[in-house]
Amino acid sequence: MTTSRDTETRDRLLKAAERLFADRGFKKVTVRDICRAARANVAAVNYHFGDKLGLYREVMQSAIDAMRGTNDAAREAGAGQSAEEQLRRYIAIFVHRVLTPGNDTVHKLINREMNDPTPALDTLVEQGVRPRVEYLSGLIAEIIECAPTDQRVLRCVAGVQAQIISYLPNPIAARLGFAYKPTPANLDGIAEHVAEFSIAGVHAVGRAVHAR
Amino acid sequence: MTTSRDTETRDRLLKAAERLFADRGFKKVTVRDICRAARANVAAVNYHFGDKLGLYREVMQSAIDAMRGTNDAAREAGAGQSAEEQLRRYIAIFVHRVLTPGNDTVHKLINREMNDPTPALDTLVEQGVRPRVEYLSGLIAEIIECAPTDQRVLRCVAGVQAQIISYLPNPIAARLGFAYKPTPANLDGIAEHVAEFSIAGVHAVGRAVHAR
DNA sequence: AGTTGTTTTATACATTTGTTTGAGACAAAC
DNA sequence: GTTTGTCTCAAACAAATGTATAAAACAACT
Repeated sequence: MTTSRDTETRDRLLKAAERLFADRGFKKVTVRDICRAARANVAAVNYHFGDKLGLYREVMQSAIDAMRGTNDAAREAGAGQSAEEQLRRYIAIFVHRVLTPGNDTVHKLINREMNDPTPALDTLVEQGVRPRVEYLSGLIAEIIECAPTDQRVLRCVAGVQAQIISYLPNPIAARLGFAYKPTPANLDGIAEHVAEFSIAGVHAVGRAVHAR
Repeated sequence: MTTSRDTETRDRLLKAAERLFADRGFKKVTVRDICRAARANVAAVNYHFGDKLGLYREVMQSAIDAMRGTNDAAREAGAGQSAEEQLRRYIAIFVHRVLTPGNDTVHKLINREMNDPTPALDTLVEQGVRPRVEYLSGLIAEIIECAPTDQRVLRCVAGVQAQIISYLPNPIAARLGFAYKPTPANLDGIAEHVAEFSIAGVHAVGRAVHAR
């Protein structure tokens, strides 16, 4: 059982594939691209992972695990706090993990699946996205004092998520001066902004329909 | 100069291409896909548009024009109103145009460019996105009484846009019960929610930094 | 040293895809 | 009816791409 050289190229393939899949999406990345980046032979992907999709599935699985890690970290950070404070901390952790370069691949992959679903979508949703949405739904339902199934709750959750994701660097934002250096201070600033904006929004939506 | 049959297949190509490019993105759509959908020969694209990119550029140009139409409509709808009311109406028009099936191709294309830029990106940003962002920036700057160049303004603009876009149907949202029938009533509901949420958010952000 | 199981490599194959070409179809002008 | 300019079509080409294969390299164990 060789564990030095085998896992080396296998790992290099995974690393390279994660980067490339996140940056360009499943379809637009070539097996040859991955192998070149991983300094491996063209046949390496098929040998180690069966086929291109097999490799993608493994990449996605590790992304899901990372996502769970973020979920847990945020939950812990907010333990014992008020719902509003929990939401605030969730956003902070979230922003840092999503927007720190190098850690961003996870959410880039989610973004890719949102626009171009692959057979790996189901696992991602069930194991990664749903738990997150359900936690956030609980928080927001508590804040506006309604059932977690209330239509407004999901809309608020989506609103929070969408705001954060919109800070992922993209060529349109870059051209509009929406760029920033991902320093801890700047990320804190973003997190604070999103939290402020969102919490006020949530309260407003809660009030609005009560008043109806 | 024949204008009956020529423009017929040319138009069919444009129509089919718009749909397909919006749904799958430039790279993932095949010239053969487009031609099949338009009931045209494989060579038709190259004959009428030079190459695949030429066709895409024309599709993008008509998308930009549609975008300008939306901008103008929203501007008119808000003429003479308060900044807050202008924002409210902008969101309403925006939501209706973006989320009415069939009219959604424009923003799907923008979304595509955001994730997978093509050489048509510059035109899109300068002629379509920038005017919109600048109008919204003006509104929000007025609401929170600061310079339109203030960092918070752009963040709010992005927040509003991101929320709306997040209602575009996508497979992840679908699996999470975030689906809705795009009836006028439902779209009104969404617009109201986003407006309520965002305006409260904008005010909060305006207050927060004043208090620093 | 020899055997065995695993990994790497070069090469090949079948599809797919954007594009080209040359012949034909068509309609209007003469 | 012939010519002319424009469009359509079937076929072909070259490049790219996912995958397969068979030989070689390698490491561990006897």
